[in-house]
Amino acid sequence: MPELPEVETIAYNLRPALTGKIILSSDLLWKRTLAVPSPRAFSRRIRGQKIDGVGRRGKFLFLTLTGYTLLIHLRMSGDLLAILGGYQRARHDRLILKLTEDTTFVFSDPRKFGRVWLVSDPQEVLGRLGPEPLGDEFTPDWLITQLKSCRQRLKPLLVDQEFLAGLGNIYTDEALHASKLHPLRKASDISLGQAGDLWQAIRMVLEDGIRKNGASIDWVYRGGDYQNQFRVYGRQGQPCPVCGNKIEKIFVAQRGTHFCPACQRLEG
DNA sequence: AGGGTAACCCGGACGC
DNA sequence: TGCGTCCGGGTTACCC
Repeated sequence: MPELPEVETIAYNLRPALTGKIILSSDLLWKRTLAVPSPRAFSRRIRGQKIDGVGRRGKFLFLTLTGYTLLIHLRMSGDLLAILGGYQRARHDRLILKLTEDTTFVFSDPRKFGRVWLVSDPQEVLGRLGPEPLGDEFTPDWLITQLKSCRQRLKPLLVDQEFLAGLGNIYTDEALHASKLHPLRKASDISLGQAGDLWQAIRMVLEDGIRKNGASIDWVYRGGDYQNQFRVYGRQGQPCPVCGNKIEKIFVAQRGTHFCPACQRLEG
């Protein structure tokens, strides 16, 4: 659920608060959250580090520290909070970084899906990611070339972060519908024109999502409104907003996949 | 290489 | 209302 738009917004909201030095880190409340040997090792490494900047790559958020990079993946239920003033530990707080006496940085995650890494080189975590869908590298020409050389079906390919970094289940379904492409179409079979449509649709759904503050269906991200704009996602059995045919739901590579069988034909 | 499956996790939705 | 079951997001591991 938490995808690109939330990441952008959260990073923006955090920026003003992230000026302190880390003077204390709590033990992790949930050890599996952290991809380091132990909470103690984590505390030892991170204490005293200074936050030099914040950023995002794909679905990963990161804090650039003095000697490490702290990477955070919110997955679907994670949330980042910069708490000013008194901090009271809440039920789902998984990682707590006290920055100053009255600034606390909290990674909260009710469903424990999120992950945190503390590494010397961010490439250890980010190194295999594909290009940014809103970046300069992602061009229609790039997409066409890649699709031609790929034998996968469109849906699994588009959610593969090593192919393109940032699309999740929701935006992929929406982009395929907007470009009238069936999720099971073989990537190498699609035409030049269709690839161009897909390129445009990917950019459109992401920009639209960012504009609407994200697609979160949960209570997690307060204010996300893209969930009210879905044309196919979660709308199985309801009419397609384009043609009125019933939206179908199938499973592709274990992901619920929503599409309009009339707009998105497997042939042609 | 690509496809299929299980596992991780738990709040909430749903059925009885 | 209360209890049990299922769902779903992203990713990795492991199988064929």
